[in-house]
Amino acid sequence: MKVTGDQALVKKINRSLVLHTIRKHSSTLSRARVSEMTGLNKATVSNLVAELCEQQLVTEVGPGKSSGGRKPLLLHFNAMAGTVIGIELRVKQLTAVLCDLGGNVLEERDHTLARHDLSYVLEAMKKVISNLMETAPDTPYGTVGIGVGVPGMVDENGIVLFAPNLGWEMVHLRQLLEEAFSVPVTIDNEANAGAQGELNFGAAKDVRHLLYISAGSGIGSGIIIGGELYKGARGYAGETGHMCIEADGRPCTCGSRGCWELYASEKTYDTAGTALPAHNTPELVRLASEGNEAARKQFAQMGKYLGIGVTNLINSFNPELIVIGGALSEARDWLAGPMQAVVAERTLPYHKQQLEITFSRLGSRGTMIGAGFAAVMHFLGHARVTL
Amino acid sequence: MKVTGDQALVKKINRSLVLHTIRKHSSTLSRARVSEMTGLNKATVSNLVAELCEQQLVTEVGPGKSSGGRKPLLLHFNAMAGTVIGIELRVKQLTAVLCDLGGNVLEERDHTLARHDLSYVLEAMKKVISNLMETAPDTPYGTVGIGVGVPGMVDENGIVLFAPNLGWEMVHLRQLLEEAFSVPVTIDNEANAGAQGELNFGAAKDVRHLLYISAGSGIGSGIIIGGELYKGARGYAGETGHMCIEADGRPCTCGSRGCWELYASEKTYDTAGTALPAHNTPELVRLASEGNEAARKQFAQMGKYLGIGVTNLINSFNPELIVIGGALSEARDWLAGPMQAVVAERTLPYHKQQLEITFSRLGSRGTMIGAGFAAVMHFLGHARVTL
DNA sequence: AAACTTTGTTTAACCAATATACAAAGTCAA
DNA sequence: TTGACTTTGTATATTGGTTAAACAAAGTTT
Repeated sequence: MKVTGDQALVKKINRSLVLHTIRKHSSTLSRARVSEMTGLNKATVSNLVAELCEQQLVTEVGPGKSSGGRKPLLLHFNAMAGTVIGIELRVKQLTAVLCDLGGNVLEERDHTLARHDLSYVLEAMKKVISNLMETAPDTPYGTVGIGVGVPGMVDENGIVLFAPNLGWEMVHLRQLLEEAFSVPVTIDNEANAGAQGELNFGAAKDVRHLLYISAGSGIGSGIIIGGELYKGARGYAGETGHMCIEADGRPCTCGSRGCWELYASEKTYDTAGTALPAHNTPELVRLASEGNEAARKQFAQMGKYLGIGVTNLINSFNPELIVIGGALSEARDWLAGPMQAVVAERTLPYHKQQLEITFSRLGSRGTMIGAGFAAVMHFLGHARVTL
Repeated sequence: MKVTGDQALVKKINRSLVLHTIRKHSSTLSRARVSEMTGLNKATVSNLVAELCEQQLVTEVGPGKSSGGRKPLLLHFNAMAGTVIGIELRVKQLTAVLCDLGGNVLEERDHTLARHDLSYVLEAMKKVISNLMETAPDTPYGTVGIGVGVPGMVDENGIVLFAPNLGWEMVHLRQLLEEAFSVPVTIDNEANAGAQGELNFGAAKDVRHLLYISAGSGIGSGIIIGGELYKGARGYAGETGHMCIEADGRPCTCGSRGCWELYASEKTYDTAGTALPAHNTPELVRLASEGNEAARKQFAQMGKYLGIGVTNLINSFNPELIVIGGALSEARDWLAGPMQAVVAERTLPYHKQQLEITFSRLGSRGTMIGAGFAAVMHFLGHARVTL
């Protein structure tokens, strides 16, 4: 969004800078350190901190260690100033958490979805949200936002443009939820939310260039550049599940053929037939750990194709770190080997030297937590400048 | 007297806003209209315009039509305040233009490259640049920048990380040219430059979501989202030529297999053998237009694979417009049909309704002009805020 | 010719950041 | 214990850019 510059904007930018600096290093920084880190004048920091204290977003937590002078007063990000709700919408399941502003999970809910038409899903969401809101502890700001991660493309207005696995098209989800709860709502692609989660609270803390692959009933990916979710690509970029990896492969519901997610997601179970002893990931993981050869073979095959797609993305984005998340991350023990082998074989040495591949640390909660975090960021504000 | 840091920022943002508003609507806007369009106060606009006039970047061009009051004084973006040089580096050729700040081509040069080792190419570039600088007309600012489009990955510091077709790795191109000419240099991926060119001066004016495919000796793509270049991990995104479209296809120099550009770029000529009557695009285009079946068949095949890759990108980015540029765009008559057929067959109806595919309007000059435009933007400055 | 419109400038006020000085609260060495 | 030194955090005056409002300039309309 283009904005004109005035003092209010300057203040927004600096407030944001100070607040997020304190948030990221809660209880370890003094005003003086914040001034050094941000480059802002000490007086400016003092003023902004005073304001943030009044707003109860920051508190003074007590003196720190002196290094030969007056003891610093350490500043604490008051995560309990408010709560947010983070929701992950999956094809057959709705999961939700109540978090504080620091991403700590306070409550968790789980709801099986029998159908996925809009009215049914919306009712289920409303029920879960109401329930979580009621259980929310008493905080200065109360529940300040709702974040939702959706398996599909989302535009900047919170409209679900297209979610093939749900059969949704042009759903004004943000508007619907905001009308119901009178609280700001952020809608994100499920993979983008997961990437945010891992970046801020999980396996990818402080990574600059991250590629997050969400492999579950489909495949999506969230791209972090320079430590931030690439916003312009909201909803569009990262829809990599329909990357074609076999020119004349199987037809896909997307209209194309040979899409990645036909070979490396849970969709493979549909075409695997009776040779496969189970058709869902948790069961297959159990079988594989018991030594079942068919299950292991299935995962090995999926790992190979996962690696092929990951290689494409490495060659395109050259990230520092790749995190594999989503339901399939539970099969890491059987996927990792074959995947890494393919990646090692197919990428240039140039890429390999600085690349690491890991699995999600937040596990199945990553998307919810990331979605909630988007709501936190919306509440706290996040102004910044590009020159 | 002293300019405090952050008020300077506000000014930078607003100056940029005013300047680019005038640039994009040169000779049609008055101060009052600019004030309306930007949301800035009339006084602010007046001050900034006065400053821009002093800097000779803007001039008053005369009165416009009155609508019942004082006549507006129309403002003109002074494209002749300076010149830039835009260069496209291809595998066997170096092309360059001298442009004014409005992207108008003043001079054009062409240089065949016998080899492509760095020292040889650098000498050639220096010769061409010197020559163009000498012919540059006398302008207030002179030649204010050099922009280069390179067939490879470029990082934010103007370092060519990797250009397989040139055999370059970690070339500090920006530094080398800045040292030689003492003028700011911008280095861009060739496809990104082309996308910028078409977006600002060509077939994609004012398009918000654009996908530019540069098909020549390889394939690259430039992605514009929300009217801005999606740089991905700083120059990496868009390296789509190595998107795998055949999981077990031919091995590629990139380390992977079945890469898109093995099937849809001029690289196909290498493996086509003697059945193909020629092994370069201009010759094949000539033959095809004379009715040569082998040439037409070759293009049809390439068109099909081009369509497969384009479909992947459509499903990922959902652009409004796709522009095919690069050397292969000269074969549009034989590529377009087969490509469109594949796209029509493989994309969802949802995408098709708002999608258009065209070929480059700037033709072979797109990349140069786009590269030059990057230098213009660097000179003019482009500060903005995201909230 | 008087009333109205639109354009562009002038003026005074505002406000956030800054440099600087200063107060507060500590350490350290003799 | 004292005095010199450090570091933290606050108070004050200054600065520069935006803004609202009044005003001047230059039209059109009736």
